[in-house]
Amino acid sequence: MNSAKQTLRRAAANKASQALLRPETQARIHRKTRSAHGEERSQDYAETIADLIDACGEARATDIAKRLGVTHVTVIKTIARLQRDGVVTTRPYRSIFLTEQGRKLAEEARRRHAIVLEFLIALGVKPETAATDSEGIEHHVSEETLEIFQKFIREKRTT
Amino acid sequence: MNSAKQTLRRAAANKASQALLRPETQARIHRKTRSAHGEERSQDYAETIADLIDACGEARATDIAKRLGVTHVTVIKTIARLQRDGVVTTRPYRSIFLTEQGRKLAEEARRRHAIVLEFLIALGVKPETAATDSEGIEHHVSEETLEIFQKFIREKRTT
DNA sequence: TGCAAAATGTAGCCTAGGGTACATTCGGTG
DNA sequence: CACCGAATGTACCCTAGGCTACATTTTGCA
Repeated sequence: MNSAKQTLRRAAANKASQALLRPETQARIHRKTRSAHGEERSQDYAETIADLIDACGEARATDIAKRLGVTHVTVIKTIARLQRDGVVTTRPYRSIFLTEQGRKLAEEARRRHAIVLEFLIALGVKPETAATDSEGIEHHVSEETLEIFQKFIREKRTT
Repeated sequence: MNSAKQTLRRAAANKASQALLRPETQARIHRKTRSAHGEERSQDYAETIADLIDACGEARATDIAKRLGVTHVTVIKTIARLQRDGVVTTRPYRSIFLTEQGRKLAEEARRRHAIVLEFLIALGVKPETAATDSEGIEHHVSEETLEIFQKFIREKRTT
């Protein structure tokens, strides 16, 4: 690249800087999105475990595996990580329990999930589609947006 | 676990089966959500590369790194994967170009991103929050939901 | 009660995606 | 035109989260 090309590039960058977000801003957003990923599995597991305990009285690795669509080996390894992180407790060949922290995580996940699902349905999305979409969306919605979703649901109800 | 306990568990499972999704259904949803993850990076990179080319005339690893909030090493490795997958082309010590497939990916990503962002703002979410939320959400919204988002935006405009 | 099936666990492999430390190449300027 | 700083690339390490194959333990039922 020669000097003229370099200068051109810089000029273009300056001209376009209004349209594009500042690099640092965009970097912050992406970092936030990435960090949300790490918590997704924990929340999904906590939610699934809570559901199984409510429905079956206990949460077994096999049942979790069936519900999440992975093998039992993946579940066992993830459960080990969750135990390390204080989300669940378990003993060899025994079923899985949520810690207090895990129960909070599950409650929070359920709450977010329910709001997003209900919002999408209230908006007119088919329940089956809403079920799929809400699963992916729930982990990326801020508290502010969640409140606006709730407001929308309430207004729709009274209509 | 004894027989009675097992029977109880099964009974509970049967009773609760109306409330909970069928395991296979939930598994399908989770598999879909997981597979969306794999495509997230490709779309984010394609979108960022397209933005940089439009703004600066070229996309360099350093600039991508700055925008995504990762080190240049991560970018270089990801670019290698994207080249393998036919999304970008690049030569040693040269900047990065989108293939036809990459351009389509970028266009699609921009389109989804713009719709989700505009939708959230139309709904009343603060632009800064909407910017963060839309980054996470865009990859998990079905075409059906996207269309409903667009309809909402149009209706809001005419009001 | 003992045995077979189901559940759980272990070993080892893979990819993606993040990092640091260091090597190499490029490019603009003195 | 040589040199220095910036950009790019390489080597190696880590975690998460998938998998298969095989080992071990539990559990229900004949």
